[in-house]
Amino acid sequence: MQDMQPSRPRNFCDSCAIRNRAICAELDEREIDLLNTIGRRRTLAAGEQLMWEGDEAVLVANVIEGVLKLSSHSADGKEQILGLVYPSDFLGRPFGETSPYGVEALTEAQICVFERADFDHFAREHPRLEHKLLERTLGELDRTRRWMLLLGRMNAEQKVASFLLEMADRLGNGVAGAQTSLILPVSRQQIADVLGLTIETVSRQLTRLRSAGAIELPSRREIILRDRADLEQRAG
Amino acid sequence: MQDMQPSRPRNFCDSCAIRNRAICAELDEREIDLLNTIGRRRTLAAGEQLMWEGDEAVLVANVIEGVLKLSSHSADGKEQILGLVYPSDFLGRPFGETSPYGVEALTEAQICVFERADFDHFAREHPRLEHKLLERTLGELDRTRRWMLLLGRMNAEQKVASFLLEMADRLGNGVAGAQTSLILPVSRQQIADVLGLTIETVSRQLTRLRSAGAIELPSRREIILRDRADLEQRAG
DNA sequence: CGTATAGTTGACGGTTTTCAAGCATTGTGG
DNA sequence: CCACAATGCTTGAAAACCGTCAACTATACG
Repeated sequence: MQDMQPSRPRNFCDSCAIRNRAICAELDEREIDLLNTIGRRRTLAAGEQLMWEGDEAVLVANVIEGVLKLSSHSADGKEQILGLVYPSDFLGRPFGETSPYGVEALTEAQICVFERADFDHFAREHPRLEHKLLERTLGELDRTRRWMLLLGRMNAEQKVASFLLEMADRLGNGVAGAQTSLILPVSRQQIADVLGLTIETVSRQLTRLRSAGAIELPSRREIILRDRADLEQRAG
Repeated sequence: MQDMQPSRPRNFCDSCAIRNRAICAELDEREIDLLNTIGRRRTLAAGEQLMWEGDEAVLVANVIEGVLKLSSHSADGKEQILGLVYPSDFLGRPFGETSPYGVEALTEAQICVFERADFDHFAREHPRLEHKLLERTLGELDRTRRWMLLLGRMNAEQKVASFLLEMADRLGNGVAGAQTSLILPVSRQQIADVLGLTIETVSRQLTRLRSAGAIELPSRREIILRDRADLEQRAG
């Protein structure tokens, strides 16, 4: 070693895959260092639950890798998935008492977690971070409202076609143009819970799309979009 | 006049009904004065459209009085109301290019409007305002997600009962305890568009609730909640 | 290899939509 | 002031769509 300064891997952020896309983008070195002291990395196994609906909201996080779901249950026990969370998305409820939804990892996932109290405090002292968080929250609100249109006014075919297109979009992170072949991070049951349908209806719609030549289903978790225009047509 | 200082009604904010509830709460006098120079009051007639879905997002506003709707249309023309906006709520899409939904006044309404560019600029320079906006946006996101559960997993009876309870809550602004008698700001068609139902289904459900003694319907726009516990039961 | 789990397919039934008619309230012009 | 149209709402009958229940198939896993 020629440089006698301790060759410190200064912090996790420097090598972070989402350093420039998450809310920490635009923080300067000093701020990043500070943020590093209150955050830590954590790996979640597929299926691991990070928060429970109604629990005290003790932590928030950035998603580095993997896909997680936010979900809530109706009185009679049916699940509704409120949103899927992808790399660079923010997770949790800052400035709030309880978590209005449960959070579960769908795939193995890596996240960067903060105690909510620490994060809230840091955010209030760093307006650039708060601004990023605001922009992200506004975007998430737009996306959620678009999903309301789907839940309220679309039929099963439109829902399934929309789901496939959105999934292709979001899995092809950053890469220009969406994927044409996707590995689903979700089971049929979970697709149903996202779309407000039953597993049987989802299955039937997928079969119909396959018969119509719009998609191929090489295996349970893999889908190839063969005719995107047709899917867009069906999505309405 | 004993005080020779010009007795100026310094700005609209001083006498504003929502001064302490909207995002402008916690701004100091100097900031409020500044905000006043870029904002103006505007009255909307019932039925007046303030923004159109997909249009350039040129303005944002605080709602002072009245109720407005945010809505979007599916490809085949069906409307879905994405949210109702009440006094002290914030309206519009800051930091965005286009408005993802249309905005229409349901009742006569009074709002405090800003050019979006002016507001964005002001917000970035006043972190306290941005913080308030962030808290409000996070709350709105929570509320929207709860609505997703309703759209995706509830049947017609649960939807209508939930709607009545929420409406009673939100119309009794601030007053401890919700209203027991409400004047609906919406038509049957609009209730249907909020709940993702048809007008006929809404009508039938209201008739059923009346027959069951849970509500009374003295006139088209008036509803009396006679048995709140029963409604809560039905809402699931 | 056998069992457990996930997904598919079929038959049936229920809830909601669709289509149609009628009623009630509001507003307008004679 | 009343007739009459326009609008909004209610009610009924039929149909469509999706959910439920059940059996079956394919894949994963020990």
